[in-house]
Amino acid sequence: MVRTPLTPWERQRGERFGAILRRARGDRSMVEVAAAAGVSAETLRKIETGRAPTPAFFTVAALASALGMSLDELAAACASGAGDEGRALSA
Amino acid sequence: MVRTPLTPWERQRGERFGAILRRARGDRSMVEVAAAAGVSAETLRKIETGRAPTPAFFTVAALASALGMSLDELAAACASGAGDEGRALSA
DNA sequence: CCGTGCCGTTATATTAATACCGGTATAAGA
DNA sequence: TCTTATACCGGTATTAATATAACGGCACGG
Repeated sequence: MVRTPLTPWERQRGERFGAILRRARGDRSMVEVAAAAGVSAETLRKIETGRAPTPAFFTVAALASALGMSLDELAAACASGAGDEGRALSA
Repeated sequence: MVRTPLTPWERQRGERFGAILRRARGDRSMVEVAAAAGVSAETLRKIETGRAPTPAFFTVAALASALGMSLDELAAACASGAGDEGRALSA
C-alpha cells in the first residue's frame, strides 16, 4: 500500500528530463522561465537537477509552453535512450 | 505555505481532464487500460473522476500512449473551456 | 441459492512534489 | 570594494499522488 519508491531507472529518467529542459532553456534565467510558466524557481531548479524526477503533468505542460516545446517530443526525448536497457535487472 | 492547496480552478481542470480520458477509454475497462499503461486501476480511476487533479507527467504520458492520444492535444483539450482568464498555472 | 470472478469504489498508508527560508558561491557592475 | 543578481544547496512544512487492502455490485455457472 505504499506508493512504491521511485526506482533508480525513474530517477535517471528524471535527470535526463531535467537536462532536456535545461538545454531548452538556453541562456534564459531560471526565474524568468519559471515565472513565465507560473511555477516557482525552486521547483524548476529541482526538476532541472533531477531532484523532482516525476513532476506533475500540468507543471510540465506549462514549462513546455514557456519553452516552446512539444509535450510529445519531450516525452519521447527522455524515453529514448533508456527505455529498455537500464532497468533490466531487478533481482 | 508550502505546497499551495489546489485551487477550485485546478480541481475543475482535473475533472475535465479525467472526463476526456474517460471518453477516450470508450468501452474498454479501467483495468485493461491501466494495465496497458502500467499504472494501477485505482490511480486511473482517481484521475478519471478528478480526485487526482494534477497527475504526474509520466503517468499521463503512459495513459495517453495506451489510449493512442497526443499529449499536446490532451493538454489543449482540457485547457480549452476554461482558458478565458489570464491564468498562470501552478503546482 | 450460493460461490467465483471481474469491475468499480472507498479507506488507509506511505512517498514524493511543491513551496518557503536561510546560507553559500560566483560573476558583473557601480 | 561593495552591491546585486543568479544559481545551487540543505532543511522544513504541507498537500497531493500513488499503491495496497478491503468492500459492495453484478454477472455467470454450479
